[in-house]
Parts: sequence; C-alpha cells; structure tokens
Amino acid sequence: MSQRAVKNKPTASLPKGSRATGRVTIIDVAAEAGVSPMTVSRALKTPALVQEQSRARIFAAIDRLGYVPNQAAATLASARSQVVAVLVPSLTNAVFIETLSGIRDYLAGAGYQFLIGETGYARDKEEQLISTYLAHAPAGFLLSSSEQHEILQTRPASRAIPAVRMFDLGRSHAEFSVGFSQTRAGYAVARHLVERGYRRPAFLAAQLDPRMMKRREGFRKGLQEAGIDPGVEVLLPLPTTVDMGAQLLRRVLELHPDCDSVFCCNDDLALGALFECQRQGISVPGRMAIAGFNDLSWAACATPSITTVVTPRYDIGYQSAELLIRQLKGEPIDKGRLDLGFELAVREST
Amino acid sequence: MSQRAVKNKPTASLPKGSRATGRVTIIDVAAEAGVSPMTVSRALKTPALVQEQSRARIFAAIDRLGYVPNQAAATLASARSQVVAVLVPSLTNAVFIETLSGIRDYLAGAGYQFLIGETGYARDKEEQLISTYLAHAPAGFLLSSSEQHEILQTRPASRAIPAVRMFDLGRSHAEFSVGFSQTRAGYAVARHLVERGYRRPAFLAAQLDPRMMKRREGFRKGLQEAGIDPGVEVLLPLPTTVDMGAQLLRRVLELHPDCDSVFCCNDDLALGALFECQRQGISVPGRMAIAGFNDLSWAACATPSITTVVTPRYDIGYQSAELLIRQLKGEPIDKGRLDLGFELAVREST
DNA sequence: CTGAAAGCGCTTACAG
DNA sequence: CTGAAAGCGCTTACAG
Repeated sequence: MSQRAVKNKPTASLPKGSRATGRVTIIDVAAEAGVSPMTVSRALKTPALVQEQSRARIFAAIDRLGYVPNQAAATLASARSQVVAVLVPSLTNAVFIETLSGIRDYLAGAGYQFLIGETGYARDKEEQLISTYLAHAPAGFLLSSSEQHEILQTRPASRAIPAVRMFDLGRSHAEFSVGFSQTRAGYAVARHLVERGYRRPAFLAAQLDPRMMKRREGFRKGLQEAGIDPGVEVLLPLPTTVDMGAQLLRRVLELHPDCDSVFCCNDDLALGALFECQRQGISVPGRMAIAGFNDLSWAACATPSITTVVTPRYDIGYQSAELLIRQLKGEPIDKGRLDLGFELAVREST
Repeated sequence: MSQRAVKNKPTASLPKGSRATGRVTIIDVAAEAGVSPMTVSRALKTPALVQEQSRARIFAAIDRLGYVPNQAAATLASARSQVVAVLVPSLTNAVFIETLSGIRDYLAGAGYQFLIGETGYARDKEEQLISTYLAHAPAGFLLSSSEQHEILQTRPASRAIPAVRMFDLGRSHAEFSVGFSQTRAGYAVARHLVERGYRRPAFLAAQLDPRMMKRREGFRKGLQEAGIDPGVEVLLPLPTTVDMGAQLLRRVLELHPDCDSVFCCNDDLALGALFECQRQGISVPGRMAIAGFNDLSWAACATPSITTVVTPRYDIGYQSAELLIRQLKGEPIDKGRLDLGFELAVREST
C-alpha cells in the first residue's frame, strides 16, 4: 500500500521538465490523512493545536508513507534551522570531547544537529566564529567563553538567538550557564594539600585561559588561609601537552628547590610531571606530591595513581543542550544557572 | 551605500503580511550587477560558464551588499546539501579526533559542513547511521568501516552518493579509500622486536575491530618469518582504555611468564602496560619491552619513552575529505586509493 | 481547531 | 554565454 503510494508518484503524470524528487511530502501525508498540509505541519510542530482525532490520522499516514520532514524546506520557510552551533576551546582535549558527547546525546534525542567550532581558547576567535555561524541561521549557541558576546546581545529581541555558556558559571540566573565553580575546585585542591601536610605547594599551568586563572585564584586563597605563601607558581601561555607538564616541573624545581607538591591545572600536565619525576628519580609523593584536574582515563591507573578533581564534563554538555532547547521551545526554566559541582578524588600521588 | 541597500529593504514597501527577512538575496545582487539572478547563481557555482565581465560585476556587487548564500534554499532547490556525513568509530579516542580536525580543515576551506556519527566500532551501527543520515541528503560520506555498505551500492547511479573509506585501504582504486596498510604496520613492529633480540613477543589487544586484526596478522607474519611462535597473545573484546592495558599485561604474564616484550595495539594500552610494569617493579625494557601504536602525545615523553607506530591520522582526514569533494565536483581523480604510509618511532621502551 | 494563499531564496530545465 | 518561468517542501500570516 504505502510502497505503491510512494513509488507511483514520480512516474505517474510528469509534466515535461518536472523536478519531482519522488520524496514523500507533507502534501502526500495531508491527502492520505484527509486534512490540509497546514494541519500536518501543525501536528508536527505544535501538536497541542491539533484535534486529537486529526493528529492520530496524520501520524498513521506518516507511518504508512514513511514521511521524513525536509529540513531544508523548513529552514527556508521559517528562517530558522534545526542546527545548534557549538564552540569549544579545543578538539584535541579529551575534556571537551566528552562534553560534545553529552551535547550530541541530548540533541540527537531532540531532533537537532550541531556544528562544531574550535576557538583555540581565544575569546576573539569565539566572537569571530559566532559571526560566521550566524550566516547559517543556527537555532542557538553553546559557548565556552567566560564572557558575554556583544554580537549576540545587540540583536533585536525578535531575532534573538539563545545561548548557553558552558563550563563556567554566570553571575546570575539571567545569563544561562552550566558548569561548576572553578574557583572552589582550586580551593579544594589547596585545602587537601595543606591537610596532607605539604608546606610548599606550587601551581603549574599552561594555556592560561580564564578558567585556569580561576582555579589559580581559588588555590591561592586556600593556601593563604593556611598561612602559606601562594607565590610558588609557573605559568606558561603555551598549549597544554603532556610534555609541557614535564617542562613545568623542571622549571619549578629550578626556581623553588624546596617545593614539595604541585597542582597541575589539568591531567595532561600532571602526567608529564609524573614522568619527569620518574625520569629524575624523584619519589612521588614522598619527595613530590602531584595533583591534577579532570580525572582523565589515566589518572586512576597511573603508578602512583594521581589525585585529581573529577569534573562533570559529559553532564555539562548534556544539560547545556537541554537548557538551550528548552529556551528554544519556550518551555519554563526554573534555573538558568546550573552548578553541577565537582569531586576531589584523593589517590596515591598526594 | 551597501548598508543603505541592505537596511532599506525590509522597511521600504512592505505589503501587508510580508515575510521579508531583510536578508540580501541573489536577486539584490543581480539588480546591483545588472544581470539576472540565474547568472549570479552560475557565477557562484560554475564561474567558467559566465563571461568574465559579468563575473567581475557580480562579485563586486556581492562584496558591496555583503551577500551570504542561503544554504537552505540551495539544498531545497537542488535536493543536495553542502553537508558531509562523517562516521568514526569513537569520539573518545584521540586518534579519530585528529582525523576530524583534518576533515574539518579541508571542508571548511571548501565551504562544506559536516555531521559526525559514532559507530562504536560496529559495522551494523555504521550501516544504520548511513540510513539515518540519508534522510538529510548529505553530499557524501566519510566512513571508517573496512567493508562496503550495500545501502550505498544499491542506489541508482543518478542519485548515487559518493563515499570514501578512511584508515584502511580498499582493494582497488575503484573503491575510494585513504589510509595505510595496517598489516604492514604490524609486520614492522614484529621485525623491530625480533631485530632487537626479543624471543617471546606477545600481541595485546582490546576493541577487536578489523583494523586490530590486520595489525595482528602482520605481527604474526613477522614473527613466523623469524621462526618465532606467534601464539603468545591476549585479545579481549572490550573497550580500549589505559586500565585495560594494565589488565592485559597482568594476563599475559600469568599465561606466558617468559614473555619478554609486548606489542600493544594502541598507545592507551601501552601506557597502561607501562604503569603495570612500574607497579610490579618490572623493568622496562630490561625485563619487558613495550611497543604501542599511533604515537599519542604521551608516547614520546613517558619514562621510558614508548616505541610506537606514527600514523598519519590528520592527513587521512584531510585527504579523505579532499577526495570526496573532488568526486562531488566531478574533478578528475588519478588515484582513488591513497596509501599515506606510517613510520616506526623507535624509543627507549624497546 | 483548520485551511487557502503566498512566499522563503535558491536551482532545474528549457529556450535562446 | 544569458534569462524567464516554474518549482523544491515547507511555514507565515491571515481569515475563518
């Protein structure tokens, strides 16, 4: 039945020069269900506005004919796409990949697709990518920058495109954000090292983006509260790599030979620091304790296993996407600022 | 000038109920350049068919008005999108992320976008995703499976969608593929271990997809040629993780206490194996040599640094994308099967 | 709750 | 090399 309906179409009565694609359209569904195309459109987009009886017949017809909506037509007609633009700092960092998995899982269920842009941790690049993507009329943005973007603020309300900020938290529930407190996480690491009895902890960081700086801020605060000098640190504005961790460790030992512990602001650096200690025969944690950030796969099974901050990066992606789609659908949102928290995994390295 | 042209449009003479979006269209450009919209369309898609003079005026008009093509309209009219569907085995594996970077870099330059699907290393899942994406009318596919997909083969030639297979090589230049010989890479590792004097090498693998099996095949061949028993191996059909590497190493030592070297079929496993040796106080490479695969960031700076196979994964992505787009544009292709080779990085661990 | 009409911005398929 | 006409498959903006 349905097969016949589909297959007869293109070959039936083609006017010369026809561009018929043979696809099942909303018009076919309408005919099959005995309603107008407009009602089919409503049944799909705003089912509440369609009588239950019509709705049932429409969905039955859709099933029978194997109708698949044409996104391009919808986008053209509505000037709004079903595509979300996602801007992450880096694609070579496992942290953001897991966030993308969360985003994908939510969006796939909601019928949206996404485009990925890489900002290289730079706010300027993010703003530039926003401009580029704006031409594709995305339904919304998922952003990584800690700051707001004028380009999105200045649009007239009618054409406003919603955005959610990931990883870091906004100041209020008015600007949508999903993440956790970078500052408190840094603070927690400092408290832990202090409680373990370390007296000369250092802060090691590369890729000095605003989130790193907030971890540092919290870390310094934790040390100061314990009466410890927070000035022991090495910051390099270079990309984060495992090898960089080794370099930072060498550097801090040169500058502060009495340093007894390091907080590496991510696990890649921590792994590099561990390798460097092994290379130099420095016992961990005996002579040097190491703490990382994120709990990447190797942290738990390194020798010694690495103390680190477990971050909810998958959930950040998933819930950011959810928050964005709820905005798009005009659903009520009770909290526009979701603090997903973090956990300190204490292991052998401290 | 251009600003005025753009801004006046929507407010000028709006018929009641107008849906004017205020966007600059091909029609505006045509008027500005003194040609028909059709000629503007041609200037953009097939510039060779447009007189140089017209072309110059058209591009000048585009610049002046700030025209941005509407993809949705183009897709609707042509029934072909500017989107490439990319199917990779996993998004949590750094290898495929770098491949995606290569794809993105090429496609961005060519004006295409891409959708990413995750196959979980399963051929069935890949076929299923192909079906799903087919509904979005992608311009082409970049696939990871070693095998062909009927669903793409059976389409009529007029609606055929081109595909390129990544990572592994096809049998001929007829089926497009970009990668390197997994078998020869495995063989190279075996030869290396044999030449170093190891007499009881083991093969360790998880995630037993076809590529792993080819590496194994080559590895076994290399050992057999040297008169060494290739039966020392542990294969587990579980996801690849660092921790799994530790498990595999424990296992091989139980089964074959005289094993003196291991070929881990990727670097995550190699890192886990190294950590396990450290935990057990087994010297590397003295008592146990370790070789990995892919040259991920930590391989070079581990202690000891890890011997591994350097694979061209960024280039695989970039050149696969290029091959696909060349097909789409109908450009001549001299080689449909690109062997990008590999390199053995010999380091301290062997 | 439902529908007829018009339009979104391109490209196809002709015809010169 | 160029253009007039029609159409791709939806949704908007009305009007009932």
